[in-house]
Amino acid sequence: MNSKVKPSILLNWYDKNAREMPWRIGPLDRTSGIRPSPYHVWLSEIMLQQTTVATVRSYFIKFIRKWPTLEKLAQAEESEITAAWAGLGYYARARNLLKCAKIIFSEYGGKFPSDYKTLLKLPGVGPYTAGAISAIAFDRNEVVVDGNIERVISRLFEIETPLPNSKDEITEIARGLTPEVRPGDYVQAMMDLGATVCTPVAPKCLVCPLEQECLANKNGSANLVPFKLKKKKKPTRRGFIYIVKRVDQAYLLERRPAKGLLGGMLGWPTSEWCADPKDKPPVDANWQTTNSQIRHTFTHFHLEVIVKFANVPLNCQPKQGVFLEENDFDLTSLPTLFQKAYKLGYLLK
DNA sequence: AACTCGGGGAA
DNA sequence: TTCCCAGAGTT
Repeated sequence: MNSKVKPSILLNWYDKNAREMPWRIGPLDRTSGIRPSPYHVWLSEIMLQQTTVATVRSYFIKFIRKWPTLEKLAQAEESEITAAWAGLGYYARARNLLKCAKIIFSEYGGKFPSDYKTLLKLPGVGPYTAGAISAIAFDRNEVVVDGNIERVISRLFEIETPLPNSKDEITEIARGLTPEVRPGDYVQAMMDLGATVCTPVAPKCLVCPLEQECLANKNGSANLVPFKLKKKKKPTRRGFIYIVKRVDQAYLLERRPAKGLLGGMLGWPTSEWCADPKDKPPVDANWQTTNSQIRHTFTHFHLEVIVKFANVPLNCQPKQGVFLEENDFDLTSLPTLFQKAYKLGYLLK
């Protein structure tokens, strides 16, 4: 095992090349004793799960503007949080965010736990996030392995086992690499290195601070490692989305079930999404449609949707859903799929 | 262990 | 198109 990787090399690189982020205390401020807010670290880490920094930035700012403290967030309605989360995806994160905030107050006196095992019990906090919060917010020496660090370590040690099978091996190596000094900056340095230098495609080995220590670079395999198991192909499902507009400009919307796809989110009524869906509109009306359809890709299937539109009278009584006035709801509070549907449905009005 | 769960940017 | 992104929860 290559234990020659000196933390100081990486930390020196980080001191000069750290990315700036709204939730981060940079290396200079950190050295002068400024500590990051655990609330900010936690919120950013939840948002960053499988989500890019570029995407998260504006959502993070929106959230801390709306809920400046953990206490404010804990007192929010779930519908407010899901509305603000709309478009970010993986909506269980939004529901767990509120659950977690409430638990911090009911179980931990409103103060974030600092140790890994306690953090791991919180909803939405898994092995990565528990380690990241403990290391970054509290400067604890914890093992942190995200997608960036997986790639960096895979190349440093030229691991030939494909991901995700090599996950345990990588975690054990990471355990040996984590330093006693500045563990929080160390993990952020590894992630920044993976994001800006040790990139998935065309890694910039010539400017890498670990060039001399990296086995893959030495053997010219940096652009091949890590190997990955093939992902299975996504099937295609079809369905209908129904946009109902009442004469007073109100729209028919439904709160989706708390579990499952787009769980807890507000959206237009839909049919089932399957290979051969039935066209089952939520109300009887004169339905308009077009030949064009929406294509939208979820994590594990493609969706092809036909959008239908209807105007209905004031006395319309749908079996499900509620009418919300146009001024009372915000298109941006809907998941992306439903925003797309609205844009197509708008043409039918 | 395998499956579920979003959406966007880059190549 | 495919891959990847500061992964976690459920079955």
